[in-house]
Amino acid sequence: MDELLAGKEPRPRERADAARNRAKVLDAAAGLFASRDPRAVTMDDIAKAAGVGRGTLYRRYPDTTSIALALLDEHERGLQEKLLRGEPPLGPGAPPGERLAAFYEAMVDLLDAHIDLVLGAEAGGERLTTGAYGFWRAHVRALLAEANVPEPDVMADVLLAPLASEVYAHQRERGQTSQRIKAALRRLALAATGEGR
Amino acid sequence: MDELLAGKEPRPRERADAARNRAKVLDAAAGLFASRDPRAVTMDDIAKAAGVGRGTLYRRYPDTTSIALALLDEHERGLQEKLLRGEPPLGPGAPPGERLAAFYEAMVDLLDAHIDLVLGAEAGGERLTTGAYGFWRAHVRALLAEANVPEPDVMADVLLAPLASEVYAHQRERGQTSQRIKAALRRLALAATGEGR
DNA sequence: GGCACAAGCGGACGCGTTGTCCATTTATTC
DNA sequence: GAATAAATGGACAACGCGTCCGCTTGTGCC
Repeated sequence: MDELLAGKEPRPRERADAARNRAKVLDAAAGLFASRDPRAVTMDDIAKAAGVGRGTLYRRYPDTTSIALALLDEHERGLQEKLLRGEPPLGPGAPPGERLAAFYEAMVDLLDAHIDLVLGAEAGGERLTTGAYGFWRAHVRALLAEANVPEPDVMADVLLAPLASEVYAHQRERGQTSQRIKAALRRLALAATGEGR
Repeated sequence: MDELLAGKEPRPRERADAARNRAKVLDAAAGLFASRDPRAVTMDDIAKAAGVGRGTLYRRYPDTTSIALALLDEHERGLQEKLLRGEPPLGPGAPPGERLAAFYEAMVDLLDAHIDLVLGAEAGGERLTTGAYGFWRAHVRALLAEANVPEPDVMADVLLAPLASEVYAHQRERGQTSQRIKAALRRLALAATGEGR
């Protein structure tokens, strides 16, 4: 209980060489994820590319998924910020269906920009237990509740499912454009919230 | 071109011991998938449990996914038959929204009954390239087209996404009942086809 | 019934990935 | 610059994969 009040430096600050290596690792990993099938990147690959030993890598990250997640994190934070405090329709102020549609559109843009990282991050199929996923679910759930949709808890997971990276990647591979996907998701958002008409 | 007309026995019929082993393998695999995390079952496990060698296993199945798929196949065939030629609302005759809702309900029942197999079958995240998935997509696409939904190709994948085994398993783990999930999906089906009202 | 031959079998092998462990090196503090 | 703690990196054991090939067993024919 005391620790909470104690101070601002619970951990004694990162050592200079450690910080340098963290940067090297993230840098090398970003390159690897972008340059080949992100699901095939191994811990050894990253260690070699970063010029550090396996042990050093495992000290910080338990697996490749968590590295992709770390890289993804900053991009997701930007969107999360906009959802909480940005301008409508992404931020508060617009009707829930419109906000949901805007969220879909932003997520598709995010998938497009970082599909390699998202694929790498979901390699284990553990997306649903991620902190980020929890955020998205809470957001969608709140919008659904605001629109008086029944079973918002179930519906939130349902409406997030199409954003799974495999689904999106598969659609793109089959020739769909992000435009068409966005259009379909917008219609879904409006229909699900009863704003269809 | 001739082979098509040639005869009924392109392959010389399966040997007795081979058939016996196939049965042993499928039997043992079903037990394993049911009794532990299906994603953690290995080819070695199945070989040991079935009392056959690794080579024997690989002769027929390239990986655990295909074994789970083989087990799942007969269950899926039943539903596919009903969709094509069964009574409404599952079969032809009912309005598309109702048929989609009925399809959702049947799929949830199928997930409930064989969640272990479905999890085992999707272990690689290759669900979307499966023959079965192609069938579901074609079915949903046809219903959407019938309801004059725009972008039926995109929408079909979108509306199938919530049926991913991980999503369903995750919802059940979070305390949702199949009842509530069915109810939410029914509403989604009606909303997406414009039969909401 | 016995024989020849193809089909089927199974375990050993080589490979690549994982995660851990610890002797050594390096940064920080006084 | 000495003392201490943190960080490093590569060796190691365990594991799963997929293949290969000498041996066994079923099947069709005489």
